[in-house]
Order: sequence, then C-alpha cells, then structure tokens
Amino acid sequence: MSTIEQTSTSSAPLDERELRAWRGLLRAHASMCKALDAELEAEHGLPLTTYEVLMYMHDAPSRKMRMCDLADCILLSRSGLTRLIDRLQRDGLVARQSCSSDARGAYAVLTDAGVETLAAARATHLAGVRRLFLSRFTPQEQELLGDAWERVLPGAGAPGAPGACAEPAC
Amino acid sequence: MSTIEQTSTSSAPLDERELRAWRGLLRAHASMCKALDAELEAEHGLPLTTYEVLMYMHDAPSRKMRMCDLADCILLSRSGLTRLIDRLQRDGLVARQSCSSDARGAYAVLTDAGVETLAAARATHLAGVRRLFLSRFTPQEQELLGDAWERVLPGAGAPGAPGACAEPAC
DNA sequence: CCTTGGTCGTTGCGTACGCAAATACCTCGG
DNA sequence: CCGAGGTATTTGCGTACGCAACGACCAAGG
Repeated sequence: MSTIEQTSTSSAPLDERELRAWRGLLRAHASMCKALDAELEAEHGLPLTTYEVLMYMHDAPSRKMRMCDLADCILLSRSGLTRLIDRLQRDGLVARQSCSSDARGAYAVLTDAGVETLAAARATHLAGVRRLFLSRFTPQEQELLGDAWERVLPGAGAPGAPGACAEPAC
Repeated sequence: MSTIEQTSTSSAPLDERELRAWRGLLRAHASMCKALDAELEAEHGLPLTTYEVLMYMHDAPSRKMRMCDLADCILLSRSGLTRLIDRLQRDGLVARQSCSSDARGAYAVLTDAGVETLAAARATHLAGVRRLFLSRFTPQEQELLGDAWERVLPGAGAPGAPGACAEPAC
C-alpha cells in the first residue's frame, strides 16, 4: 500500500494535475456544447448537430454534399444522418438530389431557406464560440491549443473529417 | 456584401488558428470518448457514463451517494440518473438505500460486485486516458491545460461537480 | 454477359436521454 | 398545528442516435 510515486504508470489513480487536465476537458467541453446548443435552439430553433450539417453544406461547392461525406464530417452514423436530413427536408432547409455519376448516391443540397437560416444562426454560433471559448485565450495560446489537438488526433484541426472525406465534396 | 475585416469580432468566420483550436477540441474530445467508451464496453461491458457513476460512488464515503448529488457530478438529468441506476441495480452493481435523514431521498450504494467490476474497469479506463491523452503531454503542459479549462469553466478541474455537490456526499 | 464483392442510402429495432408532470416529503412563517 | 413553497425521485412521452439488415447499385475478373 505504500504510495509509490510513479510518474504516470498505468494503474495508479490520476493525480491532481492529470485530473485537472482530463476532467477539465470533459467538463469544459460539456459546458460549452450545452450552452451553445441551448443558445442556437432558443434563437433559431436549431440543435447544434443540425447547425454543423448546414455549415458543411454551405461551405461545399454548389452547397451540396454526398450523404456519406457529410456523415463522416459530422461524426454521425449514416442512419443518423439519413434521419437528420429527413428532418431538415421536412423543415425545408435542405433538399435531396440524386447523383448522376452514381445512382446509389444522393446529395443533400442547401435550399435558399437553409442558406438564410444558416446565416442567422452562424452569427449566433460564432459569437458563442468566441464568447465562451476563444476569447479566453490569446492568439498564441490558441495556436498552442491547436498543436495540442494535433498531438491527440493527427488530423483534427482543418476542414475535412478526421480521416475520411475525399476532395470532391469537402 | 463587402467583407469587412474585423480582427475577431462577432460575425467574421473563424480563421485557421481559431478553427484549429475549436474544431480540434471537438474532434479530439469525440475521438477520445468514443475510443474509451468502446474499450470499456468491449472489455467490461460498461458504457462510459456507467463507469463514471461507479467511480464517483466508489470514491464517496461508505461508497454511497445521494441520487441528486450523483446526477450533478455526472452531468446527467435526474431522470436520466434514475434510469441509469435502474440498470445498474438490475445488473447487481449498485443497490438503493433509503435515506434516514430525508425520507424523500435515496442513496445509491455500490455493491461488492460493483466494487469488483469497477476495479477491473478502472485499470482499463486509466490506461486508456493515459494512452490517448495524458501521455501526449508533459506534466508542465498538463498544468497549462488545467489552467486553460479553469479559464473556460471556473470550477472545472477538481472532484465535485461544476457548481453543485455539497460536502456530505462528495 | 454474369458473378462476386463492395459501397450508398434507408429502414426496423432497441437504447439512452431530457422535459414536464406527478408524488412524497421537507421547511419555515404564522 | 397549518399551509405555502420548495426539493428529491420517479414516470410518461417524445427525440436522437447506433447497429444490423436490406435493396439498389457499382466495379472488376472471368
């Protein structure tokens, strides 16, 4: 039972420093997501996941993306995306378009209403991200955070999805 | 339509540095949680949320906690916790105990089976957190990360919940 | 041409969760 | 003691999601 001080070996419980880094991440993430989601829902009736989908589509050429690419970008299962697009289609924010080069596939296209809704929501969301997160750090610290994520998940920072998402769509 | 360049004001889209810091956080968090959850599920049949509940109970005096304190610690709604404890009770890992000082309340108590299961799972989880996250950073960097979360969510790092969780139970 | 193996999108089913209402109970002021 | 207002837990209902299975389709080798 002697408390042998190992720097960071497998089975020892996390020390205070480790706990601050790890649990802090979990708590901060949860807190920010919850706040951003609530904000978006209250002001524009959009849950956070929906916002992300609209944003990816908006930034894609012709405002349309293949279902599977979209699913990979959003970190959502394919069935999950199918039903999310169902809801958005019902609300008139996106439309489905069949894919001429691959008859199996389908595009999700942002409608004009979708573009409009997104524009409004985007302002809210960006302000929220800046207010809750980015404003707490200097540009230099933001760089460091970016580097940190790069170490945790090699492809993390930029546009596409973690590993997937070929060029044509993203 | 003119793209006015404001440094970091509300409505301008995130620049690359900001994106790396923010999207990296989202991606890294998702990736780690998914991996840890899968690991725990595969090796011990426990989802991540369940693990967290067991851990909080184990670290509490008498291995028991009030339902509401537990819910606050876990960042779960009260109804969500009720049903989570239902499942754990069904599986024999926890038991319910009425509270003598407050007849409304209930304790969730870790059973011997729960203690055992947790011990096994804890090794897996700690190893996972170290492997996927902590090992990527020096102790000094971990401190910096802890400081960062502190800036985002004042109460983030330590034992209790964000704001709640009075002394008797935690 | 036909077959075999893979991919895309959808659907059936089960799970986990939150919100709001209901119930039982505390607490405090009169 | 009584009642008003608040708290702890549970339950009904709706939503969002993942997995596995399906049908439709592509692609490559015979």
